[in-house]
This record gives sequence, structure tokens and C-alpha cells, in this order.
Amino acid sequence: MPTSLGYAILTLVETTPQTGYDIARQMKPSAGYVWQAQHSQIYLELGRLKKRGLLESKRVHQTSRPARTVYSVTKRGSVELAKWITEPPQERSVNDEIVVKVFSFARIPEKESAELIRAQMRIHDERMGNLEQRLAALEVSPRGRPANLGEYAALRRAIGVEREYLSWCRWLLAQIKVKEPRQRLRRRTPQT
Amino acid sequence: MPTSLGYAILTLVETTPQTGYDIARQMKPSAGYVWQAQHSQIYLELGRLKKRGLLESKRVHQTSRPARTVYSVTKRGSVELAKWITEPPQERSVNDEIVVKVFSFARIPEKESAELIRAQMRIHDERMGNLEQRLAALEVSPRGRPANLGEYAALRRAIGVEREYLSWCRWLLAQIKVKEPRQRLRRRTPQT
DNA sequence: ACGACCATGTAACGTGTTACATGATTGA
DNA sequence: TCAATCATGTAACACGTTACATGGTCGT
Repeated sequence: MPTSLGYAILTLVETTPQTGYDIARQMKPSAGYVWQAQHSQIYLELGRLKKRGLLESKRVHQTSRPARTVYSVTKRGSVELAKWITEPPQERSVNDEIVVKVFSFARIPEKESAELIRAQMRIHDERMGNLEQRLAALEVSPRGRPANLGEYAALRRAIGVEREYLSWCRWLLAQIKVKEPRQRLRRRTPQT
Repeated sequence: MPTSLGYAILTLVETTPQTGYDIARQMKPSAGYVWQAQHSQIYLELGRLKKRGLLESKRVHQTSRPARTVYSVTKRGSVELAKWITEPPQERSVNDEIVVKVFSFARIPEKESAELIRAQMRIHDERMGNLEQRLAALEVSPRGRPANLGEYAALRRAIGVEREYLSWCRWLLAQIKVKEPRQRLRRRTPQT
């Protein structure tokens, strides 16, 4: 049976038959909100899915552009995907370096730790802005409710993740700034 | 230079010299809130860190229990760690199977999709409860503010992640339930 | 001229998971 | 007696990242 990436590819291709390049754009790390992967991984997985008969491909020739290999889901692929969807998802461990770094913040100057967090906020602010634009684009569809609830849900999830991260960063910055004056007031208290 | 896991280990061992087993308990998948890893990975990494002179170990013999190999951070290890902390963290792609599954929810019966989400909520409710208990335990330290801001921050982050996830699940359930009646009211509207 | 985009692939390496392997003690 | 906890390790495999490889078109 396919890997998680394999199912993610099947999902996108079922919605719209498309090429590896198209998939890679939607899964581009730092931009993708359904699944993230590099093109190198995607082309290999497309090959495996085709070999297993879950995808089929048609070569489309173009003038003044390289030929495209357009994939679409076979009946078997569609059935496999439907079976997989209802199975309980694998829990992924979300290891984030920033948490490890923050764990030892007491050991570095306040200026450096604050700057580290501010840099993170800049990156994630931008990503959130991007995602919100896509959400706005989806919401103009008829009657406010988007045609594809799944895509809407994926976007809301991605935005929620970013919002939560940014709010944690803000809280952290406040903590870092508060720390110093407090310590000064209590300087004589021995450290246990 | 060590891997992210290596630095995570150095971080924990610097706070308290301890064994691979102790580290494995704190990093236990689904329970760890700083970094998650299996014991098999940890023992290998401990070996590498020792070989590079970032950790040193002392064997402690016990009665009626296997001997413990207690690791502590060397001066070199401490310096390496301090250097690493201020470097910008690697952005990790957070691929979550559940988002892929939700993307195709329109293709399965409402009952099944709702149950899938409810199962997820049970799992994450429990994890959040666990984390909140640990937070409460930390907060009893002198003056409400915990001795180790880093640990406190890591916990708050983990709890925030769970809270956000659960809130998304609740929203999703509401959407799934609302979908059917709405469609009935507008049944004659053609799908674009 | 130069960078970005279209378009597809392979190879080497590094990280993470699962399973194998062992064995005593403690509590239900 | 049975499961859990203490305690450490190895081996095979699966997954993901980085780099290598190629080459035309379009806009500035």
C-alpha cells in the first residue's frame, strides 16, 4: 500500500488530473497547506503509484514548452483512496527545533533570544498572510460556502496553526522582557 | 555537528545528568513536549555525542536493578549547545494525514467522517489533559513564575497546539452537520 | 544578459520507525 | 501468573532532503 505522500498525491490528482510539476507547486515546502514535499520525492512516488495501477498517465505535447505527463486516478486508485480515508490517521510527532532552543533561553542574552523569536514571527507572519489571501479567494465562491469543504478546512487548519504559533511567540517575548526587572527586584533570593 | 535530536538530548542532559532511559521517557512519542523520539534512536545518538566528546558517561551500579549509564554534558558540549541555540531554527514541514483525509470528506458518508474526527478529539483531549496537569505542577513553584521559563514555554506551546487542533475539530464537526440541511434547501442550484 | 519559470528525473545521504534481543523486579 | 517498569542495545527498512542533471522560453 502507498505511503502518506502517495495518498496525498492521489487526493490532489483525483480532484484535478495534473502533472508532477503541478503537484510539486501545491506541495512546495513552506507554501503547501495540504501536504508538503519536494519534487524529487513526488516524481518517484508518481512512478510507484503508476506501477501499482492506482494512477495512469497521458503525455501531452506542447509547442515551445516541455511535454507534460498528466496523471489521473484509476478506478482501483479511487477505491484504495476511499478505503484509506476512513482509517484512523497516523499521529505524527511534531518536533520543532524552536522549542528546544527556547528551553535553554535562560543561558543566552535576552537580546539574542528576543531577536530569534522576532525572526520567527516575520517568517510565519508572511506565511499566514499568504494563506489568508488564499482563503479570501476561496470564500468568494457562491453563497460564501466554498465548493470544496475539504480544501477550505485544510486552509483554516494551516492558518490556525500559524495563528497559534504567532500568539505563542508574542507571549514569549513578553515573558523575556518581564524577566529582567523581576530578577532585579528579587536579586537576593537564592536559586534552588 | 549533531542532529536536532542530538541538541535536544544535550539540552535535557544539561538541565539534569541522566540516562538514556530517562531521556526516552521524556521524549516518549505522544507524551513528550520538547522533542519526541524512540529509545532506539536515543541510544545511538548518545553514542555519537559521546564519541564527539560532547557528553561523558558514568556507570552507576544498583542492587536489584540493571546498571545505569548516566550521561552529563562536557564543557565542549555546553559550548556547542550555546552556539547552536542562537542559530535560526530549521523550519519543519508539518505533514498531517488528517488534513489529507478531510480534504476528501465529501466522498464518504457523514457518519464516518464525523466519527473519525471524534476519535481524534478523544486522543488529543487526553493528551491536552496530561499536559495541563504538568503545567499545573510547574506553576506551584515559588511566586507563580516557574524556575525554568524554557520548560514552561515548551509546555504552553504543546498545550496551545492541542487547543488549536481541538478547536479546528469542533469547527469541522459543525460544518459536517450543517452541510446536509443546507444542501437540501438549495438542492436545485447547479454545481459549478 | 540574467533570473525565473516550465518540466522531469536520478543518486547519495541522513533521519526515523519497527522489530529483534535480553532479562530481572515489582505490583495486581 | 501476568503485565508493567527498569535498562540497554542492534538491524533492516522506510521516508525525506540535498544535490546533481538537463534544457527551452519569457520578461526585464
